[in-house]
Amino acid sequence: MRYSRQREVIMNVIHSTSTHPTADWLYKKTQQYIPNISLGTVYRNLKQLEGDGIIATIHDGLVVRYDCNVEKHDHLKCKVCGSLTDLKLDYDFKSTVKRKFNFNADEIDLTIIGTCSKHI
Amino acid sequence: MRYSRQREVIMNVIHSTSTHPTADWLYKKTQQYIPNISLGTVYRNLKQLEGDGIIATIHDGLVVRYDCNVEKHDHLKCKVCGSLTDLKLDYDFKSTVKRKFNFNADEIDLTIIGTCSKHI
DNA sequence: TATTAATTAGTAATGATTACTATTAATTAT
DNA sequence: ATAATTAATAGTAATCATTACTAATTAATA
Repeated sequence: MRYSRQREVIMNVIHSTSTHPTADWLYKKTQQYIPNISLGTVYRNLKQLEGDGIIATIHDGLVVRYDCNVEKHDHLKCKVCGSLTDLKLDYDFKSTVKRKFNFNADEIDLTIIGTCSKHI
Repeated sequence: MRYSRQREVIMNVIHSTSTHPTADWLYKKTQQYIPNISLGTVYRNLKQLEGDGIIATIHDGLVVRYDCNVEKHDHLKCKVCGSLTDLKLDYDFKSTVKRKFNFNADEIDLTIIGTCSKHI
């Protein structure tokens, strides 16, 4: 992968937030630095960075969000403000599903939906 | 909600499978019974049935799947064949996130991704 | 049976994402 | 440093799932 200013800016923007932004949000934000950047460029770079394990994707309903935290973790999703917060829970279901279903688990996608502290 | 043959057929088709079909799959299947049924009718009815708690939706990547099993449960998703299998795991994260984040949990969306027994 | 309002088929519109293409620019060999 | 090579880009069109719209149909009801 060779250098491009577009990719560098996209990387900087992702690392500047912990809000798990969408491609469109990242597009608008990168436009502040490269006004004529193309939306396709944003998508292409995000896909490439994901493929190289530099960023991670989160499927939030029907939109994809991007996360510079590539360590395995879970999420809290607030119904009121839509915010997605990282958290790390402790569990081990892999042995259970291997035993009960002969299923080889690779990863676990866990999101807790509810109301965050701001709205209580 | 008043009777319609379209909705009855859609309901029958959903109950005829445990594969968590997509709207498009259900559309093609219902066409076998009502050839000129409209895709919009399928979507509208699915949404209505979901709103009434008669069926449930599952966000599988970027497509929505429909499930006639409305009881709370988890899923095993096979990377090889894409199959989605119901399972019921035992956990209680609600008290943990309430304590640590003051987050009021309503539901938990948990999918285990891996390889099902068919491909081992 | 006539009235009414929900439901429909068909089509257009939307929103997120991907594909395409000619041009630009980062690297590499000269 | 300069030319050659090819990845990356901007801009646009296409795709796919889903929703919105509208005139016609049909289930419930008075």
